[in-house]
Amino acid sequence: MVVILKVVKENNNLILKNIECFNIALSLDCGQAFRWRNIGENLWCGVVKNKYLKIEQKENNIIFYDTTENDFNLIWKEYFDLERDYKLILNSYDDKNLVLACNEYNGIRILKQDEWEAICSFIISANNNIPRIKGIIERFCENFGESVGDSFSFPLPEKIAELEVSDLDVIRAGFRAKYIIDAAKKISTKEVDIEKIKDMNFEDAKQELLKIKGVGEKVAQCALLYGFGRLEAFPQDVWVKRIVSELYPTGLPECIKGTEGIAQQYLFHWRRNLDNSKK
DNA sequence: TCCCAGGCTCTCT
DNA sequence: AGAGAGCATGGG
Repeated sequence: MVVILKVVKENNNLILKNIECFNIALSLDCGQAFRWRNIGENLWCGVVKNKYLKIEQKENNIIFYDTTENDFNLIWKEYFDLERDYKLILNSYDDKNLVLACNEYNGIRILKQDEWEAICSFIISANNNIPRIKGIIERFCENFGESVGDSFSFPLPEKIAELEVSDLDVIRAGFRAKYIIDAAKKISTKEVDIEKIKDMNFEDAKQELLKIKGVGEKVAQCALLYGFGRLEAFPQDVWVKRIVSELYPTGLPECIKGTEGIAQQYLFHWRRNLDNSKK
């Protein structure tokens, strides 16, 4: 079930026409990725690997500025999970809470982030809040990444592995700094091999990630979902735990089997904003 | 001042 | 194997 994409060229830009179930603001700012910047109404910019992207949504059309067809096909199609039929998936959810969450926040997609960036980002997320996670990651990129456009790339593990823990003081990550270094070392030496993890079954892949200090059950699930595209991952943070205990004490609904991660993202966003709106 | 944040490690039963 | 303290930092 692959969605057929309609893409047209206009000057140096590519326009994705009539895409369903894709809201870039929700997708880029729902707590799964931490360094997309909102620079105008429905206009965002960010860096993935070494590619800078400015992207804008106008209703069901998405403008990829200064983007070649090659980059679109090789990078952005996968990153934004464009060929997956989200409409079909969301329509298959017959659980009433999930239907509410999916209607209210329709258009969230699971981004396929760089594996190392996802691991590192969610190590930083531990016992932390989203604004502060963004700040730490921003300082991490500014101080140790490469300049790309008017932004910075995510620092490579090989470079971070050379650092002392105290070198990371500047990013103010607190007790997580030593975990970032440990992750960089194990990944750059392939003691934890990202390429091999891609081919492992879910449980083995998770066990590999758990070898990294600062990676527990929740962080491993996040890395697998957002970095490795494993949609069966179901990370449970404090919010999702609340949802599970309040709404699904006897087990998750059968309809999300195989796409637990997508359901989780809608429920997370829904439940979180429910509490925020009370304040 | 205390509490909490997309948790994990370490220690003690 | 399960529970609980401690952890860096910053905002409310």
